[in-house]
Amino acid sequence: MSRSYAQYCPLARALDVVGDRWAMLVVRELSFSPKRFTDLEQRLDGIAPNLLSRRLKELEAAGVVDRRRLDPPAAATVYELTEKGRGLETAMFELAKWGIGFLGAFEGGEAFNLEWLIPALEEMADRDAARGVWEVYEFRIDDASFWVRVEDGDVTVRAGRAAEKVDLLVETDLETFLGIGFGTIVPEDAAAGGRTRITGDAAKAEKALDILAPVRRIFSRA
Amino acid sequence: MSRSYAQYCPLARALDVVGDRWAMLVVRELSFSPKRFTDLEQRLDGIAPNLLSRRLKELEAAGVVDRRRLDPPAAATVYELTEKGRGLETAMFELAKWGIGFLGAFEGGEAFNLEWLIPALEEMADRDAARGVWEVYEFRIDDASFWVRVEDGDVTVRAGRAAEKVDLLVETDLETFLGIGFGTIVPEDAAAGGRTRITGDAAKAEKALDILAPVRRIFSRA
DNA sequence: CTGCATCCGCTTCGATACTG
DNA sequence: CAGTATCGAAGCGGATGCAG
Repeated sequence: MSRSYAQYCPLARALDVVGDRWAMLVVRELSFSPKRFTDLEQRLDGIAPNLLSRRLKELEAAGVVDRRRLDPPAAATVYELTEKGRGLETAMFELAKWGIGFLGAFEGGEAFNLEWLIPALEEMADRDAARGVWEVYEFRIDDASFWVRVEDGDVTVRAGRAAEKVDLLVETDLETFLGIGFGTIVPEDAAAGGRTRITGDAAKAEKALDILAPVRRIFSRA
Repeated sequence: MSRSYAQYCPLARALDVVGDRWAMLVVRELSFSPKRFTDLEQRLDGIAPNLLSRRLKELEAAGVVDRRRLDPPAAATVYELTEKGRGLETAMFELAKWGIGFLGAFEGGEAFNLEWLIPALEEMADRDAARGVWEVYEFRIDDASFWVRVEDGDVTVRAGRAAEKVDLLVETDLETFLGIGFGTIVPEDAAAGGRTRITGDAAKAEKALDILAPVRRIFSRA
């Protein structure tokens, strides 16, 4: 473990646990789904393997992360969040919302994962456009997926598959999805080009696009 | 600035700004009130002055902290949070709530400030005891103060003086306050010993004690 | 192939001393 | 009071190697 702040303070204690470099980003990754060592190494570009190893041990010792060995056929070790680790999600969410203000335009050259933008999707959704709408959307982009619950002006966005029945399912690849986000691809073209499959009502798809549209602001380069 | 994670992710961006050692604790201190360099140095026991200097510059550059020079009579520089900095409070609050689980019993030997426990006071307050109660309490302990708003089962605790009219004002010193928290001092004795001044109804004081009592759990050494 | 351990150069941190 | 200067220690990043 790294040097403690030695303060009898809840915030300092939290930072003793997840305040070290990379620690909270490890938790972020595991908050989307359990992962293997090499998965983490790949998604946390630039982390040294020994450091990742150390962080996982520290987080395990603190009861935040659990190490689970899979059965022989899939001989692998996966790391996943414990209940305590999942308790950190609210705080990470708030921190991420605050971080939106520092995002700036996406210029490339930085690592990127769709799941990382989920707090931004939720924070920036157009609540007015969502008024009177009660629906659940699911998006599948390459391997990743997220879903959106719209409840009359209230919008929730979460990683993973929707547990409930979805009214609209959008399947596409990352390039197309970002293209729509950037505004360089018109949704109709994406659908026509066969790179996007929409299961559900076209009107619903348009409404979904309206609700999520403000996210484009963070991509804008003008 | 320190090394960036180089990820297009709101959380990583937030950590680029306040993820370095001591950075968030500097913000925590300023969230209670504006402070001078030496005040911060003292309350962040163990921080090196050059590091504090760096952090303040970085936070100022990021627009989180503002440096303000006071007029000649009080020749001093004070640091305070900007609007953006104050926006971090929610996230810090959530992080602190999560950190309560790692607090453990207070054994001494660690730095301590009453204000640090405010998230714990709020989180652990007895909502059932607060049902049907609509009141505002203010506590003044040595130089520090905090206030509690009880609204029929809803309890809010904040640092500083209450803006509204208070129904109960408790003034005491830290030793006595902690003694009551530890359970080593009975409130009646504290009042009788003249070390505590209570302005307001005795019945209200007792109710306040009931509502805030669960905090004792984190002090308990048994 | 996964999950690390080791080594090494570099960056950041921490403690003390010192100055406008 | 509000920092800057200095320097040793610790932590980090990148490359490589290796065992299960």
